[in-house]
Amino acid sequence: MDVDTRLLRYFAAVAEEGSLTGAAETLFVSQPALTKQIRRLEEDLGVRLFARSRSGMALTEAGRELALRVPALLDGWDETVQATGRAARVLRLGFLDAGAVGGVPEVIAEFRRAQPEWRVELRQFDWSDPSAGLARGEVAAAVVRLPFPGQERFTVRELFAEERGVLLSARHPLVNSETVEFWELWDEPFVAAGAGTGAWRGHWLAAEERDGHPVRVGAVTSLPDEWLGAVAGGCVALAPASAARFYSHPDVVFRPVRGVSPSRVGLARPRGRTHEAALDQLLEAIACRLTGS
Amino acid sequence: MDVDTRLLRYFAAVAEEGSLTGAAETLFVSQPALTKQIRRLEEDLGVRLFARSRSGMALTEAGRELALRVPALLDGWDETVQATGRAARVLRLGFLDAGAVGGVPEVIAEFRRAQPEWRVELRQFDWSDPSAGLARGEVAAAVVRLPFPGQERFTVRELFAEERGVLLSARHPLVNSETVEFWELWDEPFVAAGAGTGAWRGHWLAAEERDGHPVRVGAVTSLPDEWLGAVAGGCVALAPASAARFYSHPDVVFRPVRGVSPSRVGLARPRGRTHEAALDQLLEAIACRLTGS
DNA sequence: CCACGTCCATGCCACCAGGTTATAGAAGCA
DNA sequence: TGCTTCTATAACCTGGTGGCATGGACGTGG
Repeated sequence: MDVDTRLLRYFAAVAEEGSLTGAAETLFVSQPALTKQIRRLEEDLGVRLFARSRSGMALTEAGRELALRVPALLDGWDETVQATGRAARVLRLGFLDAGAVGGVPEVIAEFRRAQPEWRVELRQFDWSDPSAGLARGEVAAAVVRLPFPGQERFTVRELFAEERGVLLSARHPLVNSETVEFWELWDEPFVAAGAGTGAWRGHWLAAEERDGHPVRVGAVTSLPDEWLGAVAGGCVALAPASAARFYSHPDVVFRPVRGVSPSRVGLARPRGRTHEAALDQLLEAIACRLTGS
Repeated sequence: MDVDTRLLRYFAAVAEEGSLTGAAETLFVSQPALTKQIRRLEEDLGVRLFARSRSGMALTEAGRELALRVPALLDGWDETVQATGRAARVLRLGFLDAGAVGGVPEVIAEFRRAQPEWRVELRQFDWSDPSAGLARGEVAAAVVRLPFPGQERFTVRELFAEERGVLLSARHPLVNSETVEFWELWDEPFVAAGAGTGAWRGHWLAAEERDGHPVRVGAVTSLPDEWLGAVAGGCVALAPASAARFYSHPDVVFRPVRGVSPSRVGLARPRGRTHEAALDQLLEAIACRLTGS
């Protein structure tokens, strides 16, 4: 019997979440799509995996058996993807925002001169996956913003921290302040990441620094341009200081904010995997550069 | 990154075969379809897996790495499918032709009375897969015709052997003989299984009992009805004696043949897998019944 | 030297799997 | 009773996947 690993990830999400609706949200697909897929998986296997009820989906015994084994299968596949990349002398790195990887391209250029047989690919991921491709085994390592959900599955080396500020529409009244107090923003409509990103979304809404004041979400985006667009459209968004340098937009201005924690940038890689000397070397060089800056 | 296990099987076939054309044949897909799929796999991985040449496809280093790991992944999935079935108290058995499984349905009925919590499914496979679903992990055990390709990967218990004869069109001149000598059939157009079945196909063309006389293939089929249809249409086909009882067709007659080996029927299961007492019991009962008959 | 065979690649078309939105149905809860 | 929160169903759209026919590269044999 054949399956798509995507279907296994769907299953794992539903099993963990205990509900189609919830899992659909974290997976960024519609609930009917999940309903259909899970049903198809059951049909293909010829086995009932969930007991449906008004309150959600509970695993059957067969479902538990499957849930027990799926993570290892997915890990095995992800590991295989990485190994294949290594064999082809390809190092893939993920990142989320240009600010975090500032000097990395230069480091890569240098590395390429030292190790010409290796090819380095730097790939940007959108904010639907705060692990920048690590979670799905798409990259060997990633420059990430800490903390991110699922972080405990990886080895993370913190590189530096930078102050966070706010991006405002140029027509926003607070533009006139040199520095903004965070409480001044509490009632503003914020740009948020997708709901699937859990605590990461919360961190960028500074949910913990609001003294319990509720969050107003004005837009949900997952790409830089959408993000800036939403700000130009009147929303506000917390952003690392580097965003001011890397993302410029005629109608958007950056202001430092007092009262929010800084953003920490780290280098993450799967834990306990085969070590590749070239990757170690590249990561070391990146760490040196970014820590220094 | 996500893949369909089907795609991995495709890759494995091409890697082993060393050519798209050859692999396409054994997989029963067109060569362009394979070309496209392999290329897509390479694109998804961002890595070249094969070096193309006029003489075929040679694995690159990355390809070898992948080829090294894929079998374990596929086995892992197949094993998971089986485990899930066991957890749901389902026993799936495969078979190819009604003749080989003669009394099995009764055995199953009996088993169901003894073990009412288990569900037994008896599934027929077509001749594109002589392992009756074992090769793709679709069944926990299968009643097969020996020998079959890939047999060494399974534990096989031989149950009985039956004489082989020939199916002829009712209008065929040899119908008048009580018994046919095999050499009389050497120049007849035979019905064959797909080319992907290798030695199994050869066995049913009795390639080794022809004294080097070439085979004439008149039709390629993979299902009983097509098979009988081809015979009615003027081809001939070797068939086990039981076929005379189980497959009747107004324009087709069965005649014993002298000079071909008998067909051996066996019970096969994956080797070295977790043992399930209920499955052992069922297989034991089937073995008793079929050996006795 | 040319004709042929044998590879893989490409273009075009048909079909279905997989996604989306809208909506229905069932069941707790205020 | 009405609201909320689940899952299931329906209708529709798109893109992936496969099939056929064909092209192009290259070695081989007459």
